Amino acid sequence: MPTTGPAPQRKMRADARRNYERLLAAAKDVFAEHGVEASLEEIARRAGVANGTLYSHFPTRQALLEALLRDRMQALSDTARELLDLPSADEALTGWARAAMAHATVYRGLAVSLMSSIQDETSHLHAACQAVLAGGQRILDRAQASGVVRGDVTASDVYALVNAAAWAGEQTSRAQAERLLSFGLEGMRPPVGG
Amino acid sequence: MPTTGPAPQRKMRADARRNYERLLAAAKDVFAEHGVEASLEEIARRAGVANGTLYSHFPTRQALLEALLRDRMQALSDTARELLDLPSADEALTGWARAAMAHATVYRGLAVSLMSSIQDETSHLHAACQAVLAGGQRILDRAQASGVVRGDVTASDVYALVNAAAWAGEQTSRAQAERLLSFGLEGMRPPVGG
DNA sequence: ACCTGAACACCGTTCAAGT
DNA sequence: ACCTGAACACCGTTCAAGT
Repeated sequence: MPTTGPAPQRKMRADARRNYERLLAAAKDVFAEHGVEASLEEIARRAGVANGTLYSHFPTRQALLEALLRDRMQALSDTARELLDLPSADEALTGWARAAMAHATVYRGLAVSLMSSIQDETSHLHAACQAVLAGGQRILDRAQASGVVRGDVTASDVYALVNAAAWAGEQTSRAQAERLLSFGLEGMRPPVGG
Repeated sequence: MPTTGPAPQRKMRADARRNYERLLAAAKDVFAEHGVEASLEEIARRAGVANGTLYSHFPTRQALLEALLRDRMQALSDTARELLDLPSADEALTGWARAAMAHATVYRGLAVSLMSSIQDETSHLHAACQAVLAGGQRILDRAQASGVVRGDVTASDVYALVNAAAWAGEQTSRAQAERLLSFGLEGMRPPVGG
């Protein structure tokens, strides 16, 4: 059960807590600049903290990423719930897909982590990714019940599509990502005008 | 014009030629084991050659990759030509897409290189990728002329789809890659049953 | 309880010196 | 003309020693 203590823990020593926050802030900047494969040493450096301190707070790059994305991924789950209230199941699905793709685009290289973490149960990002997938599942269920998506489409398909499109966008352009997403979603519709 | 001398050059010294071949053979093995981001040092080591010798033959990882993939990418261009002879423009397109996806799956991490090299004119893989894209363009032209693909779809769309699906497959499964490819191609068809 | 920083093992890349 | 291998600058990760 790989868990980084949820957020700045209550019973943390003052200096520890300060270092924790500094590391998160530095990671945010460095990931934004160089993508999620950026140097951990640089993050520690920029946080003004020793090498090993980073590791003691975040045993793994994924753990750091998880802490950094926690709120955002929670928000994505909330978004899924809200979209279920839309009158159109179709718009709910495309809205969710766009939101999930936007999330996968926050840092360069993030799509890889999100895609591999859903498979890897030992990843510190696994639980958060599963929550996202569960949100997508509910959206998809409704879309299928409404007949706007083929019955053989799975939530994993949608998850994979969203991340693959985000990945393609990293290599080319945001527009290309959106086009790929559109083609994929379109291809998930039932055969005839139904 | 970044070009690695085409294949084992005629006027190469005997020892140079031997090292060139050994490096290629080693790279093939190491890339197959660890993906295209594998250690270049290990390739040199396995080839029984000094560090700098690798760099003198292949100034860049992409140059090494290009030499390694040259025949395969040529074959892919040939395949495009052959597929144009199929009676069905539709089958030609799906056949080409599958062949291109299979190619992008030869080594782990290859899809990234193929996708970024089409954009980056300084990449040693750029020309080969452009040739592949040109093949896809001809296949696509015919599909659009036959009305089996929407007119606003571009060869870049198909290229991106193929590589994105291959990438997704690397992270999950071959089956997932094929499903994504199918959805994407399906989504490129004209709106109604036409 | 937490932090530090050295230590280790590994990279990519360059380049003077050799043959 | 080509090869060698040391040199440099950079990593991730661990862990004894400190406070």
